[in-house]
Amino acid sequence: MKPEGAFSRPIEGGATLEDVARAAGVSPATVSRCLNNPGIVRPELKERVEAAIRELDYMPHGAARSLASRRSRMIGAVFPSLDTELFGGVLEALQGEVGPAGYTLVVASSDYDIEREREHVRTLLASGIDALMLLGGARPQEVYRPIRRKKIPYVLIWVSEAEGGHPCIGFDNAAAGEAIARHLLDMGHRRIGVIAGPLADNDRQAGRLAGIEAALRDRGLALDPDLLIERPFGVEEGREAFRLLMSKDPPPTAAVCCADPFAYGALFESQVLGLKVPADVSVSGFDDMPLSPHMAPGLTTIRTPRREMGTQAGKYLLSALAGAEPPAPRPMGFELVVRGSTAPPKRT
Amino acid sequence: MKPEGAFSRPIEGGATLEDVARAAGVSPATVSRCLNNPGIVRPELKERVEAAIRELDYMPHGAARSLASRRSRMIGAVFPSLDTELFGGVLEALQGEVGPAGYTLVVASSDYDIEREREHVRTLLASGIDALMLLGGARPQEVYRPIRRKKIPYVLIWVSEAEGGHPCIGFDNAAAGEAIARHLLDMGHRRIGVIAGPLADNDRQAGRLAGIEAALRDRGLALDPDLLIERPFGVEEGREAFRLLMSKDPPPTAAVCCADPFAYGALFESQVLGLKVPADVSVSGFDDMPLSPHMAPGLTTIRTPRREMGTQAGKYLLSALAGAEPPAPRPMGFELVVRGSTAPPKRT
DNA sequence: TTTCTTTATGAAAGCGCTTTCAAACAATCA
DNA sequence: TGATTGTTTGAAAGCGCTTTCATAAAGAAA
Repeated sequence: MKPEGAFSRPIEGGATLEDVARAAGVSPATVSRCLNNPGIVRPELKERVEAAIRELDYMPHGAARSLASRRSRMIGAVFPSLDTELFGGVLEALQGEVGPAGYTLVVASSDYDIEREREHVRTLLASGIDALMLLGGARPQEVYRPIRRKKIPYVLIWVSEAEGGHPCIGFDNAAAGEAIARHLLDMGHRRIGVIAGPLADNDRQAGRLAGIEAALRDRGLALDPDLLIERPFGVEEGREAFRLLMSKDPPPTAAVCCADPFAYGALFESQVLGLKVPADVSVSGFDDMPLSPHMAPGLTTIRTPRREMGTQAGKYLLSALAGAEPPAPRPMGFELVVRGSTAPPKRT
Repeated sequence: MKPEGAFSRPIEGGATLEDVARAAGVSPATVSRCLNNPGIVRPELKERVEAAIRELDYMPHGAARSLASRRSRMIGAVFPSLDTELFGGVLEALQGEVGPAGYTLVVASSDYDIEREREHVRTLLASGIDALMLLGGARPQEVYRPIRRKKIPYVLIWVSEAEGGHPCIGFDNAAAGEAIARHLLDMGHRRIGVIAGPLADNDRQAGRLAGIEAALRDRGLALDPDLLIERPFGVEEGREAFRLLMSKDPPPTAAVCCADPFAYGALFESQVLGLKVPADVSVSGFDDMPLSPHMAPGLTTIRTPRREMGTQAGKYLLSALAGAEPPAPRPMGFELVVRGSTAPPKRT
């Protein structure tokens, strides 16, 4: 038996829409309309309802809304990692875009593990997200099946295109790799070392490397396999890779790092090794993270449109959710930022 | 009219529990039990149900589950910022703890804005989270009202206690501030400058500062108000604050930074100013972020138990969700990490 | 064998909301 | 004035699942 007639203020565990309707003397349907489509309710009624809502401190029940409306107002996002400024900004920008539209973010970190990502996608899908953002395009196509089956909009960021023709919001990693390599080549470097993150299951790193190789090929050069060091992301790993690179005979005249933290490591290690950057060796990074302009010397790097990707991904998903035909996202730009860490190689 | 009898495989928009029940020849209740309490179902039936689930690629409908069971299996977390390695690790650790228990994370960033935080709390509450993690204890008590009303477990991290007696998982910021200040005092520093983040609405920064002042007071000293620089968090801000500090007459012999990025800025700026650290001036940080050991000189700082806080917060919420009486979390430790950036002041 | 437990299952009643659908008016047009 | 169109509102039927509750089946006890 329900507590009838009793007007005890604090309704156990929160008022329901029905409580509000009763308090305002209208039907539940009208209250619902006030919440979802206020325009069609007579102002007088609307006010009564709003007063009741305030009075009871009514808070809609998300699950009930989702079940009835078939929309959860939640957007899922899976990142390779969250423990980095690299992706954190994207998350913030994404929230900044979809939050005001009434969407909440459900996030997960896959720790760069494709299998874990797949699980997270399933979990998020089960929790009822209305749209999904993934990072990069390196994953088995089966991952997309349940997404498509649910018919929810999704988008890949950080890449400009992905196998399978999925919608992407990002820049061309290969072109960016080419740009940085060309910058070094134009200055006269011929023997170039590369420090890259894990290449398997990471089309961003693989793309950057491919771009570098393409630029070399363009000049009739090839990347010496001995000068390609693959390491997990990290400053310490960058130091170690740089040391290794400089121990080669002859050492490269430039170390191209496919992620800024590697370059930070290289810069720090160069001091230990007694090498002057850029006089003895040039160092370049990738992504222009917050510390890059402050390093001594300033780090030459590629500025990637991180927050912009979050914002655009948000806009894209929002418009798709609104039923609009997705406006075919176009590749975004990047920018070569030349600072003090690169210079022509020493004359020999 | 429902599609009857038709055994067309791909059920529009995903199979429902009823579809599974029909396919397995059992009642919906039994399927539900297989999902939530497999122990009480006869193995033979369970297998049939599991086969049907696999066959239909059934995925439970989160909202329906939530509505019926009154649990959403979602945990909310509001951070001051996500665009930093400082909090990212906490998020990852939290996920690592609650994810395996079947919980999904709904996150939001308040951008260090107390009002925005309050809104996010309401939004998360409305979206039905089962538990909530907040950071710090500086907020109006009213924020807790809707949380308490919903009767969901919550916890504050990054602080060891908060006004209002809310459960906290963290360390004593004041004690940490005291520790770093004492380290400098013990080495003979008497004129100490402080670079702090915004103090309003930030009990972590305020606590650290209070600790520093307490340590000074202990030695019969006081913090010269002129040597306290308050700035938004950032490397650039650290540079600027350090420059300002060193322009005082006489300049402090040590710059205590209440966040590592400030210290990075100070270290970089010291080179520009032609000051040797620690010979001319000592610099200390706070939090031991990833770059701190790599700086030249290595940064003396306080190591805070970041990931540990995420893990413990997860454990705490999980046990509270399991109905256990919360095991009264005790303050966590921190560690003074002495590296090259601090040394006794020059003899005068 | 009968009776009392114990265990496994199904029927059915919601969970709190949205959304047709139809009814009730009000306004507009011949 | 009567017919027509438009605008608001309420009644009621779910959304897909969980969870009593009652029933049936299977042991245990007598």
